[in-house]
Amino acid sequence: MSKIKETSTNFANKQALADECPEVYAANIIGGQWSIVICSWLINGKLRFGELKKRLPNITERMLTLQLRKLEENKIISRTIYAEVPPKVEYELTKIGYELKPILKLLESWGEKHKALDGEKSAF
Amino acid sequence: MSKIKETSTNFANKQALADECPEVYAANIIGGQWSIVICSWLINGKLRFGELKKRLPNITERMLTLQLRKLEENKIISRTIYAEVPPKVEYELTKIGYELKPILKLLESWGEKHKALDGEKSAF
DNA sequence: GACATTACTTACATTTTTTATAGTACCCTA
DNA sequence: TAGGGTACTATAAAAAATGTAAGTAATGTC
Repeated sequence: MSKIKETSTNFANKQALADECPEVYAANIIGGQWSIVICSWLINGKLRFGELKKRLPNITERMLTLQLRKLEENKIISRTIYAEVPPKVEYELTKIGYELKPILKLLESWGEKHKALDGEKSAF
Repeated sequence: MSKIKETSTNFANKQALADECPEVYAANIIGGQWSIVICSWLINGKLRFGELKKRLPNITERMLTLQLRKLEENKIISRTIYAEVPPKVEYELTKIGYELKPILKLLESWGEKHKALDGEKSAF
């Protein structure tokens, strides 16, 4: 996360690929370590920061914040702040965010199928 | 790439998520910088190492090798070596690899739609 | 015998992502 | 006035992914 170095080869490569290849562009957007799980949870409706945190047991607050910010920047989720104390912030998928649903479904069933295929080894 | 450290928190987190979340498991498998483009090319039929390289203009041979190895380990592609000189190696999607097709399609159209939505800013 | 071809490998450097740890602000309650 | 709850931020360090540059093996051609 954090800022990417716009002079790096890596940046240039990502740009180039994303430019000519919408599926790579899409993958860049939803491809953080936690993005997909976050979206999966939000598909069922909005959640508060703390609620998300509870559902993502091992995530650090920093990571959760970073991923949410990235998703927000990319307009996958919206952030609503309630002027209360203690603070309350809700996250919800945007329209285009909700449109990830079929992709998540497919990924899920493909994943299950693949997992069944090679039960013994890990995915990394 | 390279070997992942099995004692790291990162490894544990990935494991845990992949275990309970098939879509994350799937994303881990197809989620390298170049994996998706490679699969996109191979969807149209098998290709040799050098042919892939030509189609992925800025990829280094090292990266291509690494990604192909990872895909092969995960049984997304198969590797056929011809006992010739100079060497000839062909890569082809496996059955489960070909089943990524609908996912790639959806990612592609979602990507296009998203890109149209926010034309001005980059995706990173 | 030098050179080209192909599909790699190796050592090393840099960049990017993820984790760890410790704060902050605000108000309410005890 | 101390402590609790919520949603963060700052800084540093570790880990992972990617890139750079050079080399290898085997054979055929010049």
